[in-house]
Amino acid sequence: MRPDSARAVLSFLYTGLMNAPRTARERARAELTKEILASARRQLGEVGAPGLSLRSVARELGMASSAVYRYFASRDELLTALLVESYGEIGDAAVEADRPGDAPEDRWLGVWRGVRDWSLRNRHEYALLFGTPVPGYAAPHITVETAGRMPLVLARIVADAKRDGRLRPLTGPECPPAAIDPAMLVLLEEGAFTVEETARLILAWNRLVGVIGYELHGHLANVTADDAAFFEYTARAEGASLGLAFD
Amino acid sequence: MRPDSARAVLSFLYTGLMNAPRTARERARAELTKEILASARRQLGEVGAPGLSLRSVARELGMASSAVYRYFASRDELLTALLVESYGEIGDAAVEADRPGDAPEDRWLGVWRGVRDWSLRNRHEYALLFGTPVPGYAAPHITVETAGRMPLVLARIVADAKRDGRLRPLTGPECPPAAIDPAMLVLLEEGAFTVEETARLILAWNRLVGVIGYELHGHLANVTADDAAFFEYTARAEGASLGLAFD
DNA sequence: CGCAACAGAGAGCACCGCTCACTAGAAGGA
DNA sequence: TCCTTCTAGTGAGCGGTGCTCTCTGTTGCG
Repeated sequence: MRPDSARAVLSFLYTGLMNAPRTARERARAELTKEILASARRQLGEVGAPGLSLRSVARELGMASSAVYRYFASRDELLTALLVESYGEIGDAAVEADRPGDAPEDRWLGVWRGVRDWSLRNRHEYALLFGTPVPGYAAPHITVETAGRMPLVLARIVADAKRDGRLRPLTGPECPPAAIDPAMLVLLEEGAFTVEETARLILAWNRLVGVIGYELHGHLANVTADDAAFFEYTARAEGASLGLAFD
Repeated sequence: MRPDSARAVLSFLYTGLMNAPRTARERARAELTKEILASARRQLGEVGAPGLSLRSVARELGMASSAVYRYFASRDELLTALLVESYGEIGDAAVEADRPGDAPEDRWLGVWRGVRDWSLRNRHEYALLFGTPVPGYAAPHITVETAGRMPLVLARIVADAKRDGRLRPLTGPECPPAAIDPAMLVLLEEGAFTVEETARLILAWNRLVGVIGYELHGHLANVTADDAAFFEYTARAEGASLGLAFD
């Protein structure tokens, strides 16, 4: 067998979960993992995912590039870690923008604005999340919970509105139930939603991501004149299609 | 000054427009430009934009990698050429899927399906068009006409329906006129649309691109169970919001 | 015919991801 | 406490990339 073949496959995942590193080695490892991630995150913000290089991260930390591979088995894995981190942040942004006591319409607008603000401030991270999936690895089941936090905030608002009887009846064509994954109905607020409401929620989430992407990628140049105003309108229109009182 | 500094900046743009290359050199140049593009396109379809390399294109054509720079000044410029080509193709797909004699609702669904089919068959090209904009160059004003062909097909359908009085009055919140670029109102069917209709058209175009992107990038995994059915539903819902008779 | 423009070749630079052999030192059991 | 094992670090190296430069043969044209 090959000697010295210690790799670091997905080690960052449980490294992050370690609550109390006992030995000095473990503490050093946890610290360096964080430093690598921080440096990579900085560079991601500056040059974007395609420009991020493991070697330059290593240079910035004053270590040999090969040493980084003790912590992240590949560039893709490092990107995956940044992906998870960014999903967490955009979820946080959504949660923090929500004001659970307010009227559902105000909450809705607030969360949309919060997510847009985060995206404008972190466009390369946004591209990593919702642009072309570049990391060949992806670790789907690991990210799925984190990735779902942002849309769940939207769902919560609608669920609260529905509970309080503040949701108007939906109009428009009906979604065939077979189109939606049954697990989705359970996942979303434990069955508080009909198929139709679920479909509209999916579309609203898709719209939020999509319209921000259009703005960031320049597809709205020569199309809209005031991106913020158009975004606001989009938020209202999408909310209205879910039965919120926007018109 | 530097000797032998002949570059090929954007030469492919008018090379493509030359109708009758006179000299043998010009014919050879036009032919090789096409061959390079064809090889690059093939590789784009296989490995995607990040994996496409100028050197491997040169290898496939049996020439030195430096020779390719006589035709495309950089990798980005080659990607830009593929971008323009792909915009043309997705526009063609939309035009060909349209059946101008049919009812607007059928035309609408047909074009949506046509664009989705093209995207599923050309996912790397789709990613180049609507994913993270990787080519640092872009040449915006050159692509804007080509890029607009696909959404214009959607606009045409709605314009025809409006002319024939088959468009229901719109519901939902109103778009502030200042949000839309005035040039857009003129561009779209020469002023046939109100601000509100224009805004809805922009959103429909955004939806078409966005929902396909969600499907291609895996964001609908564990969310929808039948992507085709969900897409169909999305097309109807978006059409209905424009006043087409889908419900 | 002769000059200038041009298309190709090939070496080379700086960078990349990643692997390997090796070493200094920490961890932990006898 | 000693000794073994495991680990984190180094640096060289491989094959790849985009791109530049110099040089050469060929083509086009006055």
